[in-house]
Amino acid sequence: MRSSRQDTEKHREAIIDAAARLAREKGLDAVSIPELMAEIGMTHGGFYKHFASKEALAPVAFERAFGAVDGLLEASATNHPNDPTGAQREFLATYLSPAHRDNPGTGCATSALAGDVARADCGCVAQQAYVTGVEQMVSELQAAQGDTSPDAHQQALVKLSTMVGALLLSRATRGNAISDDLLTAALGVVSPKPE
Amino acid sequence: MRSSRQDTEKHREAIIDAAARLAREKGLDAVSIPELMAEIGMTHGGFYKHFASKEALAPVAFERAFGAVDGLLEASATNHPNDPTGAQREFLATYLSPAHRDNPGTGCATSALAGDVARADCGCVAQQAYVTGVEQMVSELQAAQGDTSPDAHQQALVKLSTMVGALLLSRATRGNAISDDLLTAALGVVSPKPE
DNA sequence: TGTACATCAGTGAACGCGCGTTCACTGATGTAC
DNA sequence: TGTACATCAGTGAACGCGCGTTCACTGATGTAC
Repeated sequence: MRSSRQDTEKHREAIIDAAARLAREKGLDAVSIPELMAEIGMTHGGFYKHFASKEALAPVAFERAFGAVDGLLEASATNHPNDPTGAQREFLATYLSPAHRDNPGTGCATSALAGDVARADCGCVAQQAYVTGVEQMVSELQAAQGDTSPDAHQQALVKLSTMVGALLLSRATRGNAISDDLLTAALGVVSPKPE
Repeated sequence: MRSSRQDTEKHREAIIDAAARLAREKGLDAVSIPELMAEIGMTHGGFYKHFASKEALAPVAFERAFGAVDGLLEASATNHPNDPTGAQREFLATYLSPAHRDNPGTGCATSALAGDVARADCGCVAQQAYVTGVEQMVSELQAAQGDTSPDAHQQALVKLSTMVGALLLSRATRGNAISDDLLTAALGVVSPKPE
């Protein structure tokens, strides 16, 4: 029954990946250990060979979940070499798309976990992981726009708020006309205009 | 043991009020029937004399929760008679305040419940109640700004997205410097400027 | 207005259930010689 | 390289617990006369 060291490490990574996805889809509280382990084809008992408790998993899974938006940013940059404005425009169009709305499990953690972390204990490790992720995203948005303006930081904060708010409201109103309208309206404001 | 008709109605209202508050604070899923009934000084069994199930309570509690933002709007209007711009400015300052951030239980339901409804089944009664509330809030924001512009609706959608995103992110990052910054930055953008 | 009776809001024990976690066990893996 | 043994990742039964919901019961309320 014992797994090799590399298999053990693969299993640990699979647990984190599944938790990062399910946390964004359903919320970590709504994911049971049996369900999580079944997701990777194992039984619940083995979980505790990797993590001391469900609580200890949360910050690790959250950190993993924040990798998704980095992937989006990198893909946009790759598709638009030497064209930061075009890259930013693509990133925002992807972020505020129906596809992103309908697939929270593989999408931005800042949006998907905001409601949960807003209710978490202030200062807990899960919140710390979240705050780090948000600060990184603000930095990336700030770097992506012209750094010239002195209030570039404030602009980045507002842009992130608009993106997160529009995506969350669009998810919450899914199936209604207003859901698409929220995405379109937000995209029109945050996306850089052609000159 | 039997209550009078008016007491029964008071109890029902108390259940809805408590549920509307606790749903915004902790999420309805995280509130148990025993906890909810204890909140109004009763035992859990009596709950089922008022509602068929916990699920049936959700849309009623959500509808009640949406009343809070109407209260905010009315208070601002009363404080600034014949001055819609001043009223709007006060409303936004209250909405994007640390006090609102720190008291979700008595605050805006659109923000407090967005994360939960985003994960709810599409088309369920709870979502229907939420969508109605969001549409009302958009109408009110649209009416509050100058109706002149043809894209007033889009502006209202973006304004709501920014408000909800900033408040949620501010709650999720509570205790960190960025939490206040998010509120301030958003207020600077959405609040009408003095000429 | 009084009286007799039916109604039913609220109580709290009990139900089946799934949760997070523990633990004795298994047997392949890793190590010491 | 082979062999003997220790290690430990994963299994699955079992634990105590709190959940949503049910139900027999209580006794004040509402109603019929």
